[in-house]
Amino acid sequence: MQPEETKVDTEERIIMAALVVFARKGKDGARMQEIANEAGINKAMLHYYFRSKDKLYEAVFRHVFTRFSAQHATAVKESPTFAKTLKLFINGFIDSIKEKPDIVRLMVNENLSGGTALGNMIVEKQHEKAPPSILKRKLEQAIKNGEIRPVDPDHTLLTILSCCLFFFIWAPTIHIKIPKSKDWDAFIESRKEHIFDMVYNGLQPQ
Amino acid sequence: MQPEETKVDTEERIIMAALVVFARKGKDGARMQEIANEAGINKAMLHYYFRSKDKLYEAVFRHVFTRFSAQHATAVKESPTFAKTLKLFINGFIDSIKEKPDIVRLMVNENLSGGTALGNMIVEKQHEKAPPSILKRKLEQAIKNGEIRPVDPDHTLLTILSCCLFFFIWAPTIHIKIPKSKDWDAFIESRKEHIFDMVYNGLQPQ
DNA sequence: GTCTATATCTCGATAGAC
DNA sequence: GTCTATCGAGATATAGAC
Repeated sequence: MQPEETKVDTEERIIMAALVVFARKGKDGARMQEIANEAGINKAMLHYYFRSKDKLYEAVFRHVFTRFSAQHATAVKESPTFAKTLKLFINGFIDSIKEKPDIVRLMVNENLSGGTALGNMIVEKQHEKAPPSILKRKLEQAIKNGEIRPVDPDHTLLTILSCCLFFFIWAPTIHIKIPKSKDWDAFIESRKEHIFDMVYNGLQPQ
Repeated sequence: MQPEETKVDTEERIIMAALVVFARKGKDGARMQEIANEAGINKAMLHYYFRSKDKLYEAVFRHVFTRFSAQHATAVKESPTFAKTLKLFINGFIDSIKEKPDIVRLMVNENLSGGTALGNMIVEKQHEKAPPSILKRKLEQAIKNGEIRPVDPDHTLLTILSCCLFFFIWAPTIHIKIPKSKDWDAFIESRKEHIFDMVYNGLQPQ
């Protein structure tokens, strides 16, 4: 095997393993040994590839933002009607979270610890082409068209994001309180429909 | 000063300080030294009052559940119409979170690390008289009355909780993305209104 | 690039003076 | 009850053989 490929593969494996652990325990709570185990490699390798724990954490963040914000973007396509756009956004957004829920958990940890260092990255990377920005523009447009009633776009977008993200964050409690969520895939599908139903209906003129 | 009063006061001070740090860093990420600093006391005192870090964490959880779930409960009163009940729930719920947002953050950390030990407490303490349970019953009632359209009560309750809780969890990011949220109190008030508006309208027959 | 062994440091916890 | 000093486990990080 070529050294180049090996390096890329190992780096990727480490970052993915680190994402899992950082997401569960936070930056300070995470243990390098645990990350090494998760990656199926030696603890010393972590320091060989990423000098320190801090650098590794930063690398994970950078990777998450560049790689997955692009993947996100493809999930949301422009559509003729607002209803269609909304449905595509909700489905695409939830699907991409479902695939890598640890990304949300990482972001939550960062928000909880008030991470200002990487807060800057949020500003940099969540640009005009990001799905939330697209949806916000579509919202403003639909209000002008009279397609939906006049609402605050910021609050509305925040409401939609809340509905799509919160149940991933709160999952263990939900499993206890809502028995039918034990079938997680089915629950997610029903959740998609509920969110669209509630939001779209909530945006209709009275 | 009497030893008894001192003891109670110090215990309370420690628990409140521990809540802040545990909420920000999680159980594993929190440092006893940081908690001691926050409480304005010595590190050794923590072990004098609560044998170990584990016991302290457990004490914080127990305290939060007993003290604040009661306070929560008073916020939600029974009301004649569903609209009134919904508005009281949203306002009361958000107000009680606003007063101690660290409680939500603590719960989030527990959910992220998949805390099963204290997950049991959630089941124990969030009983029939808890505000969410009350609202769920009201929802089912209002559907039967034809006051609102038929929706899944579990999903609807989850949607409402998402809207009321998520913006506290995501606050640092929101401060960046939504400039007007810099005036946090005003933002919270506008959020209350938006949530009621969206949810209530979303529940109306088409 | 990968491993073992080890240095260095930090944290939770305790001992003991006051 | 409150403090200082310190122990011992466990963490990050490095050295050096292969």
